[in-house]
Amino acid sequence: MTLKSKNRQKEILAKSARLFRKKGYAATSVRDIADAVGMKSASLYNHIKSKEDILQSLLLPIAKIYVTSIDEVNKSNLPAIEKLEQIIRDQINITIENPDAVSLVPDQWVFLKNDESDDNYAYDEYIDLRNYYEKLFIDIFQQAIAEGSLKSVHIEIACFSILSTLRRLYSWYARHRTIDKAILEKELIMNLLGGLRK
Amino acid sequence: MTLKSKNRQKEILAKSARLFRKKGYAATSVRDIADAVGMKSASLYNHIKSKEDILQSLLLPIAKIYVTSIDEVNKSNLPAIEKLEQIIRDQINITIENPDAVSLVPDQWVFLKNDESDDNYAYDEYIDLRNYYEKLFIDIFQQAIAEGSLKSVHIEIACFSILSTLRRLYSWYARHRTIDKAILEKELIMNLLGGLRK
DNA sequence: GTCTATATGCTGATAGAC
DNA sequence: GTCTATCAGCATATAGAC
Repeated sequence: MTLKSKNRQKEILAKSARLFRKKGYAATSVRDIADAVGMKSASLYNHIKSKEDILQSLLLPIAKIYVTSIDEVNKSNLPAIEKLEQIIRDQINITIENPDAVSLVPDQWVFLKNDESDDNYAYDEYIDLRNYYEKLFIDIFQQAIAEGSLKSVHIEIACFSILSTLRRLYSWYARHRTIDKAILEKELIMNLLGGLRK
Repeated sequence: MTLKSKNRQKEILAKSARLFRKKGYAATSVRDIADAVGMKSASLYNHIKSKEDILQSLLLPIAKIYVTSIDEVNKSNLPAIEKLEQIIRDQINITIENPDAVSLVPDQWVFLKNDESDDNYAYDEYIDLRNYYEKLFIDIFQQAIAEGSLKSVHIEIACFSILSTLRRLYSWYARHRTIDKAILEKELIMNLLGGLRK
């Protein structure tokens, strides 16, 4: 694979992500993507296998970035409460660096599912990654309670609350791109964890 | 209009909302809706004007419910901090009572937009309602800071954080329908406001 | 109010020339 | 690696019989 074709593929993925973000996967046609890249839709198929292939190539890498990130934090020797703070900072950074791909995470994964019993395991792989992340997040949260840093709150509500804000951050950030990252980190850590500290 | 046809329309709206929630507006076909209701797609058009008409009939009423609710809270003589607590309780109740319609609020409004300069103002009306709600929410939030109940935090980040969690509550609630509402209210108020109190 | 039949256009994807 | 031409299927919506 030449450097040029790699760049072309990257461009197709980037343009697709932006279109999927704006209208959703289902409402974005292969012709829309081809227009954005500047070629005919038939030519796209020299670079991609299918429309769903594009979605996989966006969702699986970003899910792996999340998992790698939380794994690394978890391996550290930090107290659990500081792990949670670092996870929030990491999610902010992932969002700032990949806003279009991140925007697909909350809802577009449903379109990875093809009809019955395809040989396509992208859906299952994505769900596994998401569940792994959430489980680890909850584990660390529980540990922070056990260590006495957090009140013994309703864990599932608290984790939902934190994660739903972080998953939507791409949307707020798009309208406030000039904000200082350190301020964003400080404010979100206060918003999301402040009410739960002992 | 007979009682029967009114019920039929309600059923079409309810079934549509559930389908739109599951796959999104764009990926749901008129045939899908007709199947769910138990008729042919052509027959649906005796009850609805168009597919987009259904979306309007779901989104505009729920947006008006939100606005009516926050207006009423705002008219009260409560301190601003208690207004915020009541707004959170109201949003929880609206979500519990209309989970399918509420699920469309974050992302599906984009499909109210037809091509250029249609005589369709549903999109503008929806955006106006949403902006009105957000502006009022921010006003009350600022007032709570002015009254000394909340720290002088970054207002836009804090309001985004609170609202993004409440807008996604339908999703968490679907998996935890047995939770006691009073607990949900207490925990969410703590999660969302706790870190900001003076 | 429901149906069958149909109109018209767009969908994802492929074949084959250059 | 891009194009034109094309396919089969599905989209929303309408016409008109019953």
